[in-house]
Amino acid sequence: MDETTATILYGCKLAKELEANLPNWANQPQITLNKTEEIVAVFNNVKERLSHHHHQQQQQALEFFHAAEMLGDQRQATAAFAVHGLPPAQESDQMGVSDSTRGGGSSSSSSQRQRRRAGDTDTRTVRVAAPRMGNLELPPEDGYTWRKYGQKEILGSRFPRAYYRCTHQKLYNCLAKKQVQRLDNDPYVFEVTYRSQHTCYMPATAPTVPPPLMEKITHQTITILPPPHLPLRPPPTPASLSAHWLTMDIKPQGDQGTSTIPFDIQRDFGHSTGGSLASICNVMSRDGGGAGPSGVRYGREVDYQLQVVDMADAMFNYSGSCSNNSMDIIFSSIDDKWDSAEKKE
DNA sequence: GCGATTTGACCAAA
DNA sequence: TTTGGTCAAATCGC
Repeated sequence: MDETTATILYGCKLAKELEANLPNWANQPQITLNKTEEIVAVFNNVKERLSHHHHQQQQQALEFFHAAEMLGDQRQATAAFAVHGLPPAQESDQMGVSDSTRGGGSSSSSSQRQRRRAGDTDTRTVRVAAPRMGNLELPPEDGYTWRKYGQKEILGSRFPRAYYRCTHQKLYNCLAKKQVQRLDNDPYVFEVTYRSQHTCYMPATAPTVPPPLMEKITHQTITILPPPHLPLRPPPTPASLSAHWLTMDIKPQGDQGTSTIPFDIQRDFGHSTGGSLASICNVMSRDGGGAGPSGVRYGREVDYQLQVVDMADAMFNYSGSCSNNSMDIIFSSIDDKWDSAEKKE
């Protein structure tokens, strides 16, 4: 992949060169055309390399899943998807259902069987990707208001499990509860187990949009993961795409302080390669951006509309991806660049 | 002052 | 007996 990175940087160099010489080549369209074609060829090459690498990682995840499955380790098998991602068809077929009422196939990340209190009948488990920026300790938002009533270290888990009940438990006798736990092998993923239905869904207290889609799903485990290097940014406007993208300098990792490459890969490529609106909305809401109806959760404003879009988009639009590839190295540095650029605005 | 969070203690399922 | 789930007093923050 170092070679891929080098190719990207070379493409950036060519682009910078083109930009610098645009005034000189204004009357020489043939030269401009040649240079443009060269740049396109370089990035097409990068695209092919990356899609090949992506395919390899998906194969690895599939093989890992089968190996774990043969050993009877459902948790490890499931983790394979959290770490590597899989095509949606395989994902839904092979790990979409985790019936918590069976007991043995616990959705818990703990190796212990999940205990259930008497009367626990309606449980749903959802995996939700945490934002890769900001406070990781915050549980994923789902449009309801929850009150934390406990937290416990779970045997075999690196992270404690948090217990929440509906804020309106007393007022409306709402018995809804949820447990939130980060996965051992992927701290960026929360496993959220919901118990009982909300009975507090009334105009006075309810979110301004219907309950999240997951409320309709019972006894199932759903994995909601964003592409690992997706653009955690608002989608670029046509204007922003056409203007200044060449002049934004980035510093390739491992080569700090030397040459700067004038290219915003994430903004111009990331969103067009399967970027998820979900994560965009996720960040927008956490950053306080975006508009629309809001509610209050733990004293903070929550944009329910974005939350629902978030969930729906993650469930139905995301086509699976890989993680931990070397593109992260590239994008992480660009993330910083983008952040600082946004702050200046 | 009120509501939310934290955390040690207790209950109960496996 | 172990350990997940819940309670409730103390604490915190608005």
